[in-house]
Amino acid sequence: MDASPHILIVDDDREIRDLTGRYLRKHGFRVDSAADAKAMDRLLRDGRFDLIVLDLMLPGEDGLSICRRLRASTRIPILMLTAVAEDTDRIIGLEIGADDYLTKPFNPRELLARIRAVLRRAEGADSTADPVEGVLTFSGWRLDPARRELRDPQGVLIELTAGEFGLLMALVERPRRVLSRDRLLDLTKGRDAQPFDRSIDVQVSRLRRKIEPDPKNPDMIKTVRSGGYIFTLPVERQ
Amino acid sequence: MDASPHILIVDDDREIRDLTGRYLRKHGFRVDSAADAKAMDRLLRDGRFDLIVLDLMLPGEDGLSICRRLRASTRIPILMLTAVAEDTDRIIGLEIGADDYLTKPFNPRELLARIRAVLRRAEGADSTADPVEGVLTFSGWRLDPARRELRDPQGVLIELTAGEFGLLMALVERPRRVLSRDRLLDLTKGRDAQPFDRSIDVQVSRLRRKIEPDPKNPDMIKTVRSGGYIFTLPVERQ
DNA sequence: GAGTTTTGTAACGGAGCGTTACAGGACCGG
DNA sequence: CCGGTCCTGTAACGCTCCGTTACAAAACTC
Repeated sequence: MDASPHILIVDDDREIRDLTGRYLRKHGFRVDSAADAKAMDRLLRDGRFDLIVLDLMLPGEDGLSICRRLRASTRIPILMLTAVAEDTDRIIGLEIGADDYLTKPFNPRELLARIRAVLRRAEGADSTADPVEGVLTFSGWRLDPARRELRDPQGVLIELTAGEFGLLMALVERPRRVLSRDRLLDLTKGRDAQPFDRSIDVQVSRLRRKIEPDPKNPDMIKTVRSGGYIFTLPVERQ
Repeated sequence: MDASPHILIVDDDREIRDLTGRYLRKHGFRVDSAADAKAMDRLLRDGRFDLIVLDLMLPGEDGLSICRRLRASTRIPILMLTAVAEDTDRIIGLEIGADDYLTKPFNPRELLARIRAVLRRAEGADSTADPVEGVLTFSGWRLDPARRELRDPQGVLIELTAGEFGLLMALVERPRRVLSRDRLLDLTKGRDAQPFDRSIDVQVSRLRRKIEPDPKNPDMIKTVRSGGYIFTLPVERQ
């Protein structure tokens, strides 16, 4: 569900990691950061990233070497940062395969712009959000993510609020699996549960009222006691 | 079919136009130049260009606005020129789609190098030389970026203000995905949201009033609560 | 069946949103 | 430079949505 591009910042300056990270997150990116090559390698093993922002000057293995090494094994876009505006650095960086280059100190807006430009170039289309995939159907119902519409088997439009729609999407995209309240919160709101958080329960209740023939005896969205909720119908994607 | 790349220089400084033009011609480019937006538009209508060198500071419509406007209708590479004294924030030219920028005064050799670099990059992305990208259509509507016109399915011209047109372009170029207010602000104005910024909401409202059959129940531009807006119809490019 | 845990849902209130009104700014013709 | 017109950002009001709370019902334990 979360299709926002994932950026990895590699810089030994903590302030840059924090400030830049916050700025990019504010603009819809997911961000992780590493202070050196080792930490970077660890993150790369675990996660998938769409772009790496790489400082040239690093303790231990330096940015150029990292860049060369990354290029040997992957095509993941790299945006180099350097403290000095030296043409030679830039040329070397670009020759080694960096996709763009920015000198410190930089304007965060410019970094954002260049990241978007590189991603655009890398994928042809701006991937800041992949277009939603096709319609989902289950026993006659049609759930259309693009139009954000739900229609019952008679083709009647069922009005759902954004929250209800998001919850239903989360369930229908993972049918016949128990989803914990925690997971559902993460999928729908991208946040963790607070103590005594009942918001998912309440949303499920509201959703059932709109889509279940008999909300007291739910058929599509069943409760799994101390487990969560499960969408029981088989789902087809078109 | 002349193979040498065709450059358009847009700068109000005659000396820059002449000297730079001569220099680029000497190095195998075809060059035309314009002193302002109007002259530029005239040239773009007649000829095909492979790249535009665009001064930021212009009489009348400024470079930033021109850049945004061009990007709304074409992918032709743009290299921005900025005076050194100018506010660094204005570098956001990149954000609205310039491919590179250069600060004045510049070394013609560097301009040449950057032009070549941008053209090299652009070559992969096919029809960049086409000054005008096609019309966008969705369920009978025609949105023409070149003429900056919107026509409804009956062919009736719908008058849109610049802001409304820009917003609609931003949405229609990225159909079927949720765009945050922040992103829409970036795309249309190239600026960050201020706290309590409601300008996108108001513009959406004004746009809906003009294009939605029932603005109270919008069909094309839907709201995603605490998410942003989504253009729901499939879009075709011609 | 009593006690405990878990879930359903009504109700309240804060937050998000649509819309209007208004004012400052850009543009234009004189 | 002035006055008018159009455009657009801000403020304000009212509506809807949804998180929280509270309590009742259901499920489970012993």
